Amino acid sequence: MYMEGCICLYDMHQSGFNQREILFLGPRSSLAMTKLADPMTASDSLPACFSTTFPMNSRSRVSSLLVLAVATSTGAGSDDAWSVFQSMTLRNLITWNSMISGFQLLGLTGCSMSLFVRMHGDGIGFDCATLISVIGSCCESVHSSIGQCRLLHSLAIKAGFVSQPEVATALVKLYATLVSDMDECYRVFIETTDRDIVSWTGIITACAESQPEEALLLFSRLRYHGLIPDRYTFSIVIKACAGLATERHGSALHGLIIRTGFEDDTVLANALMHAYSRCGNIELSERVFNQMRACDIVSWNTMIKAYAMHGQGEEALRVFAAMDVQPDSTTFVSLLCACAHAGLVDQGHELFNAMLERYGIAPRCDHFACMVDILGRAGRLTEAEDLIKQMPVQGDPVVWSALLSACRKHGETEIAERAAQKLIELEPKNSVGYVMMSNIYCENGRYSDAGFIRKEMKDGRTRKVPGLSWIEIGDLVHEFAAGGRRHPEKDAIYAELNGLVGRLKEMGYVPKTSLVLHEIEEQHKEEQLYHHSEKLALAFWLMNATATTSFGCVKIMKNIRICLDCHNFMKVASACIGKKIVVRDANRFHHFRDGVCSCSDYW
DNA sequence: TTAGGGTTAG
Repeated sequence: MYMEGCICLYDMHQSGFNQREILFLGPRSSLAMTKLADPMTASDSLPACFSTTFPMNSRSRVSSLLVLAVATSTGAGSDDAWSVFQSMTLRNLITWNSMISGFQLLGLTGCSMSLFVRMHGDGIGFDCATLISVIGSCCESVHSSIGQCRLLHSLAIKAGFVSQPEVATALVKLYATLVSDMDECYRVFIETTDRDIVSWTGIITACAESQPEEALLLFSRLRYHGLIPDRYTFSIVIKACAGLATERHGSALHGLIIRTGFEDDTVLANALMHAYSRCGNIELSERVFNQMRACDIVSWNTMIKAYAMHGQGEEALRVFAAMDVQPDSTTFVSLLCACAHAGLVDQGHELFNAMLERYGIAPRCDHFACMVDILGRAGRLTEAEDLIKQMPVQGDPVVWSALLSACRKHGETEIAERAAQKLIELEPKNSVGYVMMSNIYCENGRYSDAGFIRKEMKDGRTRKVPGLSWIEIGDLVHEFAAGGRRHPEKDAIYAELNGLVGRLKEMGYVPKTSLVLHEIEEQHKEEQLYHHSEKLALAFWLMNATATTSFGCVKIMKNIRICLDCHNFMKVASACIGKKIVVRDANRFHHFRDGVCSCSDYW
């Protein structure tokens, strides 16, 4: 039984109270309570357990404890809680705070916030603890607005709490999650007095995903200030490393973790496995996984997902078979994803059915999206569309884009049009639907339809995400855009690329000009293809080949899916230069070696 | 007695 946030009724006869009083258990005290199996039947054993694990003074000694409402998050518990709270004779700041944080723990963030409004209206006042809980609730609620965020911030300023590290850290998290406003996060962070390791971890967390380089910079600064990173700090910094185009930082951090004595920490090992696999080094993920003393569900899921991303479907299934814990919903997302990338249609089907029948896990939107992906990639587009129609809930953008992407792969336009329309309806500001549909038209020679879609996109002020590639040379990561001319060595790069294209053509590379999406001369079409960002990155690597042998292979990171022509190009190039080329695109890794790709051209 | 930071998931 999940105990956090339980409402407990105390009989305080022996401790100075005449009536039963209620106290909402917060995270610090409830942490000690998780040992209990079932609060409804454990009332006898509870006080003993309680007194040994919960620091109590004589006033708050528990003589009996009844669970009024358990953490079901159904809302029934909150009504009970509120009525009991109203009948309490002793209500002070701490009991109000306990209620507010208790509601937050139950996930009843609306109750938590309205209680605060009531408290404020009743003239009770508030302290740091109140504010921290309410900020937490505001952060977790899906209904929160920027206005509420600003209101809480101004309350913190007015009350003089804003520079308190606990309040400031909560505000940083609020600005980061609710409005992604990093400037405001920094402002709050800088004005914090006595910044400790938690404050620093908070600001690093705020920027870890969107600005991983910044996160690493902050990490070095906190160390410069003499603060000692703990496991929380390490975990978020490793997460930031997973967002970088190089494994160097992850490795360095791994070394530091070992030296600091966190080598056996499961959470950190999980984060490292993920970072290594995201940076293209599945072997290091495997090594971390194999050396782990204690695996948890996240470890298994992460390893399965790592194999999925690298197209090693059979390995993913092998890990699943070896699991010694019950799989969860995420396990199946990873597994189905592995089946999709490896073309394991039957196994995917079996797993999808087994989810509910054998493991009692109802498929969610993301599972359906994987299944649509599995069927779609295999060319079973009608089946994929039918599956979306059968979904118990409306298909989300992920489901429809999986179908659309499959249509593109198989050159199908009718189903594609329906999928694109749905996608645009659901996310009008997302360019994916427009771009993919326009590309499908182009590939079929329907340039006027493509032009129409592009115009629609422009009119709707939806901007395409530019395709970029990154490659690490020495200490620097170089960024390339298709046809880009910003690199200081651009002329040499294009010359190198022309030379390479010539050699590859001799080896059998044929440019796939049907992929160029405009009605232009054939010669220009070829040039457009040659100037895709990953080809520029490869040419640049070749120019610096002597200085870049450290990792033994060429590693290129991309933010969008690799095109068919670049895929062919990389295959022939890997044979031509006699090196393994690893390309990470938006979805997965491709390992090119001796003219073939690890995906067996199924992606 | 109440209160701030962390890992996997297209």
